[in-house]
Amino acid sequence: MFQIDLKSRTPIYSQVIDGFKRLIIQGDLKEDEKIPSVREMAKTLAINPNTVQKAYKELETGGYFYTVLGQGSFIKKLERRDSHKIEELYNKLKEILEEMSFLGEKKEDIYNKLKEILEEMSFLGEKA
Amino acid sequence: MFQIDLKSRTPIYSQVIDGFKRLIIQGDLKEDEKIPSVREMAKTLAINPNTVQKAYKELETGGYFYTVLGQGSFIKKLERRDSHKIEELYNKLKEILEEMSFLGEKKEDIYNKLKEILEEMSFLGEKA
Amino acid sequence: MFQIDLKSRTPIYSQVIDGFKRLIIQGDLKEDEKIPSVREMAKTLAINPNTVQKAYKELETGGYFYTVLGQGSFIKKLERRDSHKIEELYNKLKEILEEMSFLGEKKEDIYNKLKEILEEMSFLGEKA
Amino acid sequence: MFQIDLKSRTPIYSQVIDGFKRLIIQGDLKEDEKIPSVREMAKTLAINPNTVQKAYKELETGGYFYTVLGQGSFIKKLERRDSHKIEELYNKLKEILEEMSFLGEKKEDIYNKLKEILEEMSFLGEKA
DNA sequence: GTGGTCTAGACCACC
DNA sequence: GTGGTCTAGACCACG
Repeated sequence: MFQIDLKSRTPIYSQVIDGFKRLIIQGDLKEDEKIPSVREMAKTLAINPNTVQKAYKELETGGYFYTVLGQGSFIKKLERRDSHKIEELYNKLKEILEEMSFLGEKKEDIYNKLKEILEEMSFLGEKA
Repeated sequence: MFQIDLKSRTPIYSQVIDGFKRLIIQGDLKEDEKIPSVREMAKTLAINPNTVQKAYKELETGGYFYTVLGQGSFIKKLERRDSHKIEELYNKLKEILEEMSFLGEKKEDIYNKLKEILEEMSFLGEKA
Repeated sequence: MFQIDLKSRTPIYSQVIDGFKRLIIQGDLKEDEKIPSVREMAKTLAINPNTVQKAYKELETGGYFYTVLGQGSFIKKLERRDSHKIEELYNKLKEILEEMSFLGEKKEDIYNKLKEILEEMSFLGEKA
Repeated sequence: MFQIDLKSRTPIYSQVIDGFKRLIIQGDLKEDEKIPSVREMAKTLAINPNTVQKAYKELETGGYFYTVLGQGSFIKKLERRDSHKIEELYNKLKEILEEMSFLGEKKEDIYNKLKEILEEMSFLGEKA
């Protein structure tokens, strides 16, 4: 599914969270699809079950998973146009842009790069 | 010079480092200018001298300061650009944009909002 | 009879119990009426017979069912009211109201909203 | 500060969370006040530091604490009129009311009891 | 089998 | 000293 970089400074559980978010966003994991069990995932990634558990819990409170006790976890239908979450993302975006400017990256360069990224991205539900 | 936000999750020593980088990028601190001593700076910012010391050391190894024994630290001529970190930030940016698009935010909306954010931001080192 | 919500965090066996209690309180199931067998019920609700079994057992010890060996289970005459649990709920209610008031919600607003909620709710066992 | 009931069915970490929420709501803990350290709290309550840690983390993501690395956790200023949180509380309220009705509690009884609770409560920022 | 909670003990970064 | 992360191993409730 994805790889864990034990040497990275970003915590393992964060990597797990990001990995799943990616898979969901990319469409590799779809609504109501079953997630590997905590134990199984831990074995696959060669990390401790508690670490996986922590990641799963956070994904659940974040609205990406739902859990049926004794059955497992599943992909939750992502509410489109969740304005609360989108606002959060805009804030994160702003922070990053500020950090960039701060490191000396020029406005013009950022602007062009952003344009490029946006154009490369496939947007959902667009196209006549 | 700059403010420390105790409540922020970014470490104080990082804030000190960033503060100096910003001042240097903005041109407020110029080549060979003298930096306040560790003790003085700690007093000014109301933080622990150890913390300032750590920041100064990192700024020196990062190529922003140079130190003359018995005299103090000074601003070094800035040459490099932290291209590695900037690349990381672009990656984060891309992930966020993807998540937004996934949540149903339209390309056009994102584009406009980004433009807005960029225009509001004060950019350093840009000539009028 | 009633529906099971697999996605809900309340255990399935609890949902079964609640479902029966509701039917009894509403008067849909009357004294000495026969309950579907464990196997039949499991099939109807599309859940595991073990789960139904657990629910039936708890309903029996709770005084809602009685069982005749070789014949099946039946509705017992309802007499008691679960006053302990209701008291607990009132306490939870109070805590929530306190948290609301703490967050600045006005007494009047709470009052009106509560009235609204209560009026919208369909109450059981109330004569027109 | 508060007691932990090891025999209770509600998880210890939840009890810790609820305990702190209570203290904050009651005004016993005020803005920017320091919370006992994870280790200290664990000792006081005679539970494992990890359990306390889990509770603190959740209180932080819930907006009740803020944390300064290497310094400790502190009470966060609660945003009054946090409409998102208030809406959540109304939903919880509704659920409880439904459960009550469900257990056979009469609309009228609930109504009167609620009125009583609201009148007993001291409301902030009201009067004159 | 599943997830959820708890303990004990360890190591890290930060102040 | 502080919080944050991770591991190992245990027990429970649920299906």
